[in-house]
Amino acid sequence: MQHHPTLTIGTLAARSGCNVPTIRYYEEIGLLAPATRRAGGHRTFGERDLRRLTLIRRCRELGFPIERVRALVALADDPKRDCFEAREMAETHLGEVRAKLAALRTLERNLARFVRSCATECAGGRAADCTVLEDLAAPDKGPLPPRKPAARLRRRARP
Amino acid sequence: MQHHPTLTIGTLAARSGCNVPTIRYYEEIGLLAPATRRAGGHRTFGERDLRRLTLIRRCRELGFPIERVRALVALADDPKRDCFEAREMAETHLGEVRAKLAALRTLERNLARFVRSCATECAGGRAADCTVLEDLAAPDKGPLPPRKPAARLRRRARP
DNA sequence: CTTGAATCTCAAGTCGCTTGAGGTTCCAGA
DNA sequence: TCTGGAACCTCAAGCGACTTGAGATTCAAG
Repeated sequence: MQHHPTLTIGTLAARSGCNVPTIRYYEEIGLLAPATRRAGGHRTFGERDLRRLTLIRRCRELGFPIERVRALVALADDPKRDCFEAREMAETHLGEVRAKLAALRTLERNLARFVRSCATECAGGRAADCTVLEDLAAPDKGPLPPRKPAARLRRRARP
Repeated sequence: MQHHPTLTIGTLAARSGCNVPTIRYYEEIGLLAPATRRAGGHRTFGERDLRRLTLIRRCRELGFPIERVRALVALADDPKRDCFEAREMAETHLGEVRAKLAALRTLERNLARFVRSCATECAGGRAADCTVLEDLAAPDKGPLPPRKPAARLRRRARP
């Protein structure tokens, strides 16, 4: 079923679009099965490996974290499981990407505002007097924790 | 000039919005000056530290990498330098953010397409037959290297 | 004085690779 | 058949920006 393994790691890298050390790394973490070896120890690969690695690379380009790629690859390999699972994973991931996108858009707005302020409000003055930098340095005056600071609301988990 | 240092690291964390270990980390990498210590070895901080740390946190939230934050903080501290430098750094950074944003938007489109295809083209079939996954696994058939593969065009530097 | 929360230090783990050193194998051309 | 250099091998460390954990110490309230 599988062509016998004739590709060197370099050829596989060129055709899959991965780097050579990346392929070795994928093997190491078990995302690729251990390659067959030639007498001297060099790895050899077949078309099946090429397809699998290409799938991995594309998923990575879509931003799936390795563990999700692992699940996706396992899914594609298992004839008993169905395609809905892939869609679900992709949907989850899409949600995360959209969240990141929203955060980045907000970031862009704030940064653009920062640049504009720098240009209009204190253009060229001494940095120490820069009102923009000063504002950035001003502590939050939100609802401070009471005298004995509540120890556990210290965190601000970044998404 | 500086209030004497009365804040514990925990209080500073709560007020600056950083985690306690993060503060110690910032001290370690020299982003914050070494804190004064009490007899037992505990760190103490003053209002100046709070302002500085708040500035750092805000810059981090704006996505500036640490080294840029370091430059920004140094700038805000040095009365001899001017605000233009801050603006330039922010502009550079803004460009990078916009590039990321563009990449992420493309990603979102592709991912959404993936989800749609999964829903319409092979909804519920066996994952092994999923045309979407199959397409993802199909090797590029771009201009393959000639018979004797040109060894050095192996790389595809990801930006 | 006791208790328990907060702090201390140091080390290692995270993620997804990349880079480097130092050595071995392969194969095309002479 | 030999040889030179590209490609390959392994192992270890490095990157960014922290986080997490273990185990010891200190602080402040009761």
